Amino acid sequence: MEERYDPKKIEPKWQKYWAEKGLYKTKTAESLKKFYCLEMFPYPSGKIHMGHVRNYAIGDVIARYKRMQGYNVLHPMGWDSFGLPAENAAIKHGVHPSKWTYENIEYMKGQLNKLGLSYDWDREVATCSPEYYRWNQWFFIRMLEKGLAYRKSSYVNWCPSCATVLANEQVIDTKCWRCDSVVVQKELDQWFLKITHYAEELLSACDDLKGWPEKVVLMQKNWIGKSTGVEIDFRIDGTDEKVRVYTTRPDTLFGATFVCMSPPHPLAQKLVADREALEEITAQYGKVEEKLGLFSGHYCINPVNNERIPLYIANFVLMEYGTGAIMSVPAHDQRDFEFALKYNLPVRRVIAQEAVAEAQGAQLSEAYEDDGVMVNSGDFTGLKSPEGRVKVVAFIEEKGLGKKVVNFRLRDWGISRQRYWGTPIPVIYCESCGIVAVPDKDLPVILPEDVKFTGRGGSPLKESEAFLQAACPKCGGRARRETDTMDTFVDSSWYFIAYCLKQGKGEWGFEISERNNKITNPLNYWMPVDQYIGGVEHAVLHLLYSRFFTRVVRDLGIISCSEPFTNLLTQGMVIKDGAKMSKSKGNVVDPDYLIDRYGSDTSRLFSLFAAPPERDLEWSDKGVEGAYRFLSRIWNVVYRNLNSLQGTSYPTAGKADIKGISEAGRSLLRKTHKTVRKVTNDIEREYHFNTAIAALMELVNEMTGLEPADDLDNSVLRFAIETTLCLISPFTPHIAEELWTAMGNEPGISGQRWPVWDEELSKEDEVELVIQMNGKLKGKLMIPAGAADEDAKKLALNDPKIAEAIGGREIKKVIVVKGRLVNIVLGG
RNA sequence: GCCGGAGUGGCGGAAUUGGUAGACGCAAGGGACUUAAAAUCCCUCGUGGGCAACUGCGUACCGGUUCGAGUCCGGUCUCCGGCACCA
Repeated sequence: MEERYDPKKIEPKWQKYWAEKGLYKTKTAESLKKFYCLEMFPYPSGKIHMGHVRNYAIGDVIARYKRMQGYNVLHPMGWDSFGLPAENAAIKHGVHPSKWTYENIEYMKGQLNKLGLSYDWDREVATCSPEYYRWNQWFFIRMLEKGLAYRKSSYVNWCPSCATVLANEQVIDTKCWRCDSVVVQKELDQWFLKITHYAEELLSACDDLKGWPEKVVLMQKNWIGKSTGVEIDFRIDGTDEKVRVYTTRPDTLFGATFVCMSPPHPLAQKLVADREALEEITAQYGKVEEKLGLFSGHYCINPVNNERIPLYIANFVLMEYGTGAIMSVPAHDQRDFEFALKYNLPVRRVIAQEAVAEAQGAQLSEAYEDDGVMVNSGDFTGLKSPEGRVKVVAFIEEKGLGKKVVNFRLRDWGISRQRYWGTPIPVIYCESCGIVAVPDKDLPVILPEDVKFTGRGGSPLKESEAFLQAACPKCGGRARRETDTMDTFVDSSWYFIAYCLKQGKGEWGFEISERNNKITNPLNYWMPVDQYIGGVEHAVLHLLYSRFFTRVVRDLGIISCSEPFTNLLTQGMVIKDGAKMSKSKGNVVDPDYLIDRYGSDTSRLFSLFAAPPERDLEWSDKGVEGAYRFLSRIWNVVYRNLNSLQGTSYPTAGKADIKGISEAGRSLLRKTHKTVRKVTNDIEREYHFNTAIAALMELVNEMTGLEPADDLDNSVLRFAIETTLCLISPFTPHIAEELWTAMGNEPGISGQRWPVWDEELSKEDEVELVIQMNGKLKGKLMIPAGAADEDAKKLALNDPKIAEAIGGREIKKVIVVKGRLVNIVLGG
């Protein structure tokens, strides 16, 4: 054994040993209780960053801990390897996206291995490989068959810089999530996945996500955004047309003083004579800065009071939500209020604030949006809002003017991207047959290699004649291939399912014909993921899509669970100098440098120690040195005692041996059992590794101070050290393995059983009793553990200092907290 | 604007059920070893007063409940995150 701790000498050695022994390969024994531990797979951008180190360190501790507890653990890793940066690199440097991507994967895989992460690499998938994306295409065709994938023309978010469509979720504050360009609205033919088919289920199942952070569940709920309201038809005076509006406030119907319609609304085209003005307002559609309206030249009839009110085309009314038209009640909706003010439209109050004497006719300075009592509302006057809503809806339905409906904020998922480096959408356009799906036997539709990346115009796939030309699978006639590729979020929506199927180099995949097959179906053994770990930035996007996809896969009969992730841990960001690490801020810490300088054990230990996993972690170079010092102290205590520890062993069966043990030895033995309890509980309690590590530091501090007096002390010390090594091995596996073998044990500490504590041996003989007077600390006293409350009280009252402090005052009450505290309540 | 979350030493953070506030680590100061430095080890370390024993104050702020509040309740301020014409 070397005198000094030198991670460079031991870490590569053990990484090689683990790989050769195949220690982290998943067993197929399905009689064992399983644990599926998953970290979000990275985009292979070139190098891992500290966020990855933290994410994967957390996952690795959990995987190793669960293995030591006897679980059959699936702990896979792969690559989210389609996406824009590869294509941008191709444009900029002339490297093919494939080459760039696979080289990055190669390098990053090496980095992950240098961290000592216990992955089963036989399960590795790369989403850009045809063996993976063929199943994207397969799922797409299944969804097409079921009507869950469809094509429609619509206004989409368009990033002019990336020259592609963005999903709503990828638009952050009106800007592109990737490049920060301002997103514009553009009308395009797009493929959509019908996530709204599952809107109700995705929402109601949120309440079952008990193992998710409440914050994330709430964000999902808000994103889905269910609202109940009513659709009402407004006849357009002098025509046969009617406009259908959606409102959640039927109780304000009598206050509707105009109707607004979205510019792309089909009726707008029909009704507005001034094409130029209509085009102008259409160009302003979706602009948040200003509300703009165009009088259509027509009037609507309010069905409850037959009032004739103007119909406007308004740029703030969304076509994609509700019916694309609204009734405007300026008195009770702030947006309508602003619009009315601008275009000088009447404001009529129909809801009065309850329990407040209304100043009749008083000018409103803003809309009153709360519930209240209906006024100026015909037969409904006097009803409270909630009751009024029910009654108005009943009236509307009875007269056949409309119906009660549920709306969701959630839209269908537009997946078309005008890009090369993604999954080709497996569809062919035939001149005579129309849209035809590529038959399963022709999958995968492979990306052509021979394309040029100019960065100009649309997708490079449009330039590849060999790709574009295709025979129609139905009639054999001339046809053209779809050139759009899929949003990369499709790839990551089911990769956790792929891991369950893939084993080594062989074939893997899905077949509906094999559904409900054998109990040994690996999907139903491994799914759902027991613990998922990743950044909170995916709280809506990726997690919602994955929940959707899992349900699609379920409804195909391939899998039986509905929710993919039982427990979710959203880890905080790694920050430095108060800001997220980024190249532009120049505050990045390079994991390669860190591993080279301090070793991966130290890197892992610090990321786990400096903060609990769900919180942001403030990076500290000095803190890293502290972690390194701690590992050195463990090394030193083994090195110093190596000779005297040889041949000793702690008689685990014979508890009675504590008789005759030295005071220091007994104390260390007690501390060891307490530490096992603390570390185990801290891991179980929301993975609070920081306090678990603090407890291990305390234990090491105590054993460093022990001078063994006899063989019994030596055997306790050996027990304490071996226990420490087992407890710390999930955090810092290399040093644990090295010291474990240095003490004469067979290699394979990660195969040891997780230590268990002995409650008896962890008990103190004496405990400290706190004495308070009127709730203020007045003294402390050592009393025998387990002393009765009466005795504790007596001891406290008889303490000379306390007796003196009480003086002659009256004791009103004495409160005793067993084994901890006595509070003497004094009068006067 | 709406919906969440958080405010504890010089710093990162502990305090698990209402019961000793500040575990553990970092930084700082002092000491030992050394020709010297690094490394290592030991001591001090919330703050005010006092030579000291001791004592006052202290978990963003104001108030409440309680024998007892960082923890529970009401209000205020600040910071962070999400959503934002969703009718």
